[in-house]
Amino acid sequence: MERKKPSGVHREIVSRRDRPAKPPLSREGIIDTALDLLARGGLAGLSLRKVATELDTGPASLYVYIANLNALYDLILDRVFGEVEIPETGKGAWRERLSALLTSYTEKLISRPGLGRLAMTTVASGPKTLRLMEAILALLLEGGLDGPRAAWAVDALLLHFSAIASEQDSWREHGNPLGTVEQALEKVSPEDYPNIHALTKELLEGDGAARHQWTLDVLLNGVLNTPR
Amino acid sequence: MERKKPSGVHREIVSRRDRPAKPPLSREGIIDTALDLLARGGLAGLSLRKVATELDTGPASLYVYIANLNALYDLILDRVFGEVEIPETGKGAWRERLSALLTSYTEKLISRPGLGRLAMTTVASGPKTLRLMEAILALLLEGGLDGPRAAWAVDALLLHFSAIASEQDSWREHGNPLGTVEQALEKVSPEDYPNIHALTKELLEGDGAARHQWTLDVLLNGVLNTPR
DNA sequence: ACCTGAACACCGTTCAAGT
DNA sequence: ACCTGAACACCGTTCAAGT
Repeated sequence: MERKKPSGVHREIVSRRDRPAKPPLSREGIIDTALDLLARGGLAGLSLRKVATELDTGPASLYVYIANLNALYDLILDRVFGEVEIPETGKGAWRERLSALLTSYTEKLISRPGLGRLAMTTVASGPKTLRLMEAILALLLEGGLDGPRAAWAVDALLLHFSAIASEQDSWREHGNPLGTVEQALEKVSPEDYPNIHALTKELLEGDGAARHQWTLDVLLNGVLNTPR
Repeated sequence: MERKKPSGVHREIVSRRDRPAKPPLSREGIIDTALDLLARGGLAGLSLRKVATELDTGPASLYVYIANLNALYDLILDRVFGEVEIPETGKGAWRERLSALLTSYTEKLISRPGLGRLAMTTVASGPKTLRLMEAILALLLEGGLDGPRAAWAVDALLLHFSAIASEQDSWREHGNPLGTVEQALEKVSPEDYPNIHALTKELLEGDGAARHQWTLDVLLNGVLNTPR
């Protein structure tokens, strides 16, 4: 069998007898490799078999460390959620800190292709997910929301920015920076769709920082102005 | 019901008194079958090969009518979007009509398992998608928004309710009405996650009509109160 | 123009057997 | 306890050949 060069950070080559040693597999190493595959080829580039090949083993070996593909998805997400920067309590206005947190959340999900869709697809409940929810809840309560409203709001906020990351993800993998949607909108008949026709440019406006900030404000203003 | 085609045996002259005559393949028929498979088995129950089997043919035959699996997803979505009820113009307040439209949109996406995730995953741009966007744009303009704001708002609204459908979809297929998330939240340590611990009940509250209405109000209030 | 079987290059997961 | 090859039951897509 041909030997692939191991790429995981957690793999230290220890010479043993006459052939290169194979470091033991580990859950963290599997997650590393999975994230690496994701960065290189998106969701389409990630499979258990590819992770196994990358780690120079067979697909069955991974099942010692992860229950199944979905469990790997969970672990990947929790790892990424752990990278989200949570502003220190008491430094600056709660609203700015919450905005910063959600901006970091969105950035992390966009940092590697596939993550956005994972975030929408898999129901995460790892420790880093809880850390995120706890921090957002605290900020909303600090902002004056009552508990029940804050509980619904944290869901709405995480869901919306996950959805944004997922949408950008789909565009990216579908090769759609200026693709089918653009064509469809531009070819639209002014009689049947007068409003779309008049607002084509605005509809196609890229997701820049201004739009992200607007979305943030829409959700926060909405949550602040809407009692249960 | 047992209409498996014996593969390898000649089949054309066999009379089939036990079932209706096989309709010729067509794009619409393929969509019908795909929606049927979706209704029965969710996204996991839908594949081109299963559609082909259901239509009593081989997988290659479908490629005369659809370019690939993603194209089928597009067609499925556009079919479903066509079912969304768009309130008549001028009947009642614009906000009520917009709420009704978005509620219908959400209901249709939840009507069959898999649709919610499809809506988040595939970039739709068919005629029924345009019809939806046009109607929402018109309602937002009627509500007094300027064009650029309405353009961003229609995206945010469709995205958010697609995300809600997708989330419920994931719960359903993951068999998670009261599953891992619940357990994770209930087992949370009061010291590390005081807010989650205090609000466990509120966080787990089902997505009833009250919550849907609240979400609707959050987004509409937010959009109305947030200029670009 | 439409349909087809067969093949290609993949999947996730399980299992019996090894260390 | 960990690892493995092989097998099982699937995928989407392509192709040469049929009608």
